[in-house]
Amino acid sequence: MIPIENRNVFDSTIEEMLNSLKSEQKMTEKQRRILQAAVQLFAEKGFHASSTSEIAKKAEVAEGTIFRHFKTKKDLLYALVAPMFIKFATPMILKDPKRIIGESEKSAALVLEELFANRFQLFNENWPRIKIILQEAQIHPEIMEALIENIARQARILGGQFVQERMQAGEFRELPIHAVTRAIFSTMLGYLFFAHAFPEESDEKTDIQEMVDILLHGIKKTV
Amino acid sequence: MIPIENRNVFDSTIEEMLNSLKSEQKMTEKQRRILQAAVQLFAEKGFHASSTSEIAKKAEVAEGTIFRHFKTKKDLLYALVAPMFIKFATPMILKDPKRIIGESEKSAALVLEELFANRFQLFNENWPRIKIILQEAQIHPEIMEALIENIARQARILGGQFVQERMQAGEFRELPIHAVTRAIFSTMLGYLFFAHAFPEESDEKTDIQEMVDILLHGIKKTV
Amino acid sequence: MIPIENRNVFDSTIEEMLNSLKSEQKMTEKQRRILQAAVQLFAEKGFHASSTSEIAKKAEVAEGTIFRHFKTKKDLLYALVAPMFIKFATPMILKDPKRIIGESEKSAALVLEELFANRFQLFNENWPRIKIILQEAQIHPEIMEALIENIARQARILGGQFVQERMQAGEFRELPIHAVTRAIFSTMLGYLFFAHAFPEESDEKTDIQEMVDILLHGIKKTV
Amino acid sequence: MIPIENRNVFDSTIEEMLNSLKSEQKMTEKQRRILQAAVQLFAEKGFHASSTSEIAKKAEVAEGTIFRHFKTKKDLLYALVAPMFIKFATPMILKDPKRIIGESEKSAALVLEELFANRFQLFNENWPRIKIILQEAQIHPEIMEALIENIARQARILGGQFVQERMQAGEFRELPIHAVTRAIFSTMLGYLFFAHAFPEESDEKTDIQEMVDILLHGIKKTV
DNA sequence: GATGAATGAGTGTTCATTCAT
DNA sequence: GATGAATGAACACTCATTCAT
Repeated sequence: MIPIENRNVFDSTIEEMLNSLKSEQKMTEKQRRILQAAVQLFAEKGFHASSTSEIAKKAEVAEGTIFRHFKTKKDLLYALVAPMFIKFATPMILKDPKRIIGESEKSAALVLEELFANRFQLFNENWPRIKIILQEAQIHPEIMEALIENIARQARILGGQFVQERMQAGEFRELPIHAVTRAIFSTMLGYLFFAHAFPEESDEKTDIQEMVDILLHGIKKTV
Repeated sequence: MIPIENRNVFDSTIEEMLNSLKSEQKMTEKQRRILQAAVQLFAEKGFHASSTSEIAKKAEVAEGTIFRHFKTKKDLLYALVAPMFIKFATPMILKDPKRIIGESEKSAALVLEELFANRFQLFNENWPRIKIILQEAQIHPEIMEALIENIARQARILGGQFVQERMQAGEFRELPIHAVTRAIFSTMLGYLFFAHAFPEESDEKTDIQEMVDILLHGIKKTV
Repeated sequence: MIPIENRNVFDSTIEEMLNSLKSEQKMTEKQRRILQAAVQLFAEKGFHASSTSEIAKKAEVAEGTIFRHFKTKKDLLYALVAPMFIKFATPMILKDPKRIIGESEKSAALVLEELFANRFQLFNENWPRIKIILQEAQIHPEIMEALIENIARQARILGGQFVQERMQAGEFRELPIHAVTRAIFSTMLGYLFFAHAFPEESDEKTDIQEMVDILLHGIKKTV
Repeated sequence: MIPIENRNVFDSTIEEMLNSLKSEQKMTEKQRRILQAAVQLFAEKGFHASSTSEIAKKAEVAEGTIFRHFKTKKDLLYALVAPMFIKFATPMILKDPKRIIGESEKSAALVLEELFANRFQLFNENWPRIKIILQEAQIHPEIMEALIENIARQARILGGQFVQERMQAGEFRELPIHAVTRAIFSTMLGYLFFAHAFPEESDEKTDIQEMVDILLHGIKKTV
């Protein structure tokens, strides 16, 4: 169950998704098999190109069983997508802020390195579902908007707070906050892309150190 | 017609695309109308969700006419996608390097600002087709690979040359070249994302100056 | 249980229906609930358009429970339809004749008024089931035939006896018996239709008097 | 095409039916084959119990062809049903009134015999479609209402006019008009039922004479 | 006896593709 | 070349029926 006080973070589209979501832990064996098969196929071939009969075959259930658990094919998509919104949005709001804003005695370098590592892990662990969300967001404006409003905007606000603090502490140069925030996110985004495009060359730990070095040189006050 | 010496840049998948590509200039009125309708629909709703009958209606031709010009629906997609590979890859190799490498007397700031503005324009002008390519790349690994090999890798090589030059000239700090290159691309990528997610807040010219400022602070030698 | 001597009235199709019929009084609570739900739904939406899951929900039993009591959905229909054949055919044969033929001292007007009122009541009380039977009779010729042979023909014979008696008594004109019988039934049938089509205008008691007036003027000897 | 001045006879439900109705004469060979197959199957087994694949097989077309001509299965039903509303309603309004009201010098007996014969022929010629309409009217209240409003009510008004005229001319007894009208319609309705239930015994011409005899005895003034 | 999850054949409908005109 | 009617395989979804609990 999603704690009540966090639910108002999600607008009605997501709300709807969540209603059709039985907490994934409480799913039956068959439901899990169906979801898992759907994740694989949707990520591989896209939502439209994956037929329910294919999903059924891969999940080793009868086609009708899918519809016993998910009213429509689209509900199956939502059941896949919704938990991601929670996973991504809530821990970022609930746990990382404490580390980032609260533990302000830590150096900016350490904070960013930890943040990057944390977010990258989240991405890697959930890549197939993220892929599905990004695919569908291209096509369904509601999903795109939910993505922007509930994740991107929240993340940006949080980032902005971090930047402002460090700037007030005299640690960062006097720059437009949004420009600095954008630089931080761009670094993360760019890395995800590079790591995916040229996987063989990546060593996450060194990569993060290099990125943070450049980034902080860019935004920190020179002594 | 694509000059022979560039064709070997493309691997067999792209080769195939190109074979089914009558240079877009030599197309008849109807063919152009079909392609244009397809671009709009594919970008808006995705390839699978756009039916040939819809394309025909939007293009104001008979459904059969589509198949007279494009053997299958997939060929229509290829005919849309392939020219993009050329547009994107070739001018980047042929024109911008001259400005970037050749005009090395220009400040790095100017070079990067010009480069960013130039690339952003390319993106904006071709956004619907780029969207289609990115969508399809998620699903067809060959396209993704072609994208990486022919565009991303080429671009990175070029960027690497620029970085190396400036580093040898003592203008940039002694950092791993790929890290610097990555920082440059991340900045561009991140901006494209931000401009799309929060469009109302963007003013391209100032944004570019801010980005280049941070970026160069991050990679330039401090005096 | 249906008394043996009446069972031979019904041909094999009906026989079959009856075999699957546990006398409605000896049914369990659940069986009754299922039957009742089915009557309502079949009458409202037709047999094919009513799903067993709907019936189960309306009856507040599990879907499986339906099939424990009625081997197939069609058996459920038969269990609804069969008792009607008995209800309609038997009391008409057993009770009303005594009044019509036996109490021959009564005026034809009184007899007909009583008969009409009695039959209309039967119709009104059983309308949902009658509707179902008529619907199914359109589709299954066996049911239509059973309807005609066991109800219509029996009723016509009875009506014929009444007409013949009154004719022999000099009360009715010398007309073909079947024509008079038909006139009587037509009057009833027509009323049922009119009362259904224009319900607001009907007052049963006056209507019956008007009808019997016209009918008897048509068939009685003028003094 | 339906003449404009008659279209306002039909309420919006029928209007809708008519819009989806390409005048049956202007249909292609295939459309006619589909409609014909559908009439047979719907009349035989009912709308729900007839599958589109069955219709296609009987019509000897591909299943897809049905949907090229009739957007949904229900449209196919409407295309069958709508022309019946016209056939039944319009000629009764346009042609028979002239004979019934205008030719008032004719005896009531002749008028009724002609009317009965005319309506019975209409029924016999269109029986399968009428059966379909009656079946569907049980289930779809809109059809039932359209039937009552556009056919039953119109017919009753017309009948009422005829009765009133003859009554004013002193030919009919002073009875409630609606009662006389109902007697006339009941006679027709009852005959249709009897002729269907006991077909072997019917000779239409004598039957009509018998019915009109009884009916007129019932409603005419005795001299 | 009662349940309801599971089944898979069957449904109405869509769609890329063909081909006679 | 251009058309659009025709096709039938494939699709998402429904349903009566079964059966382990």
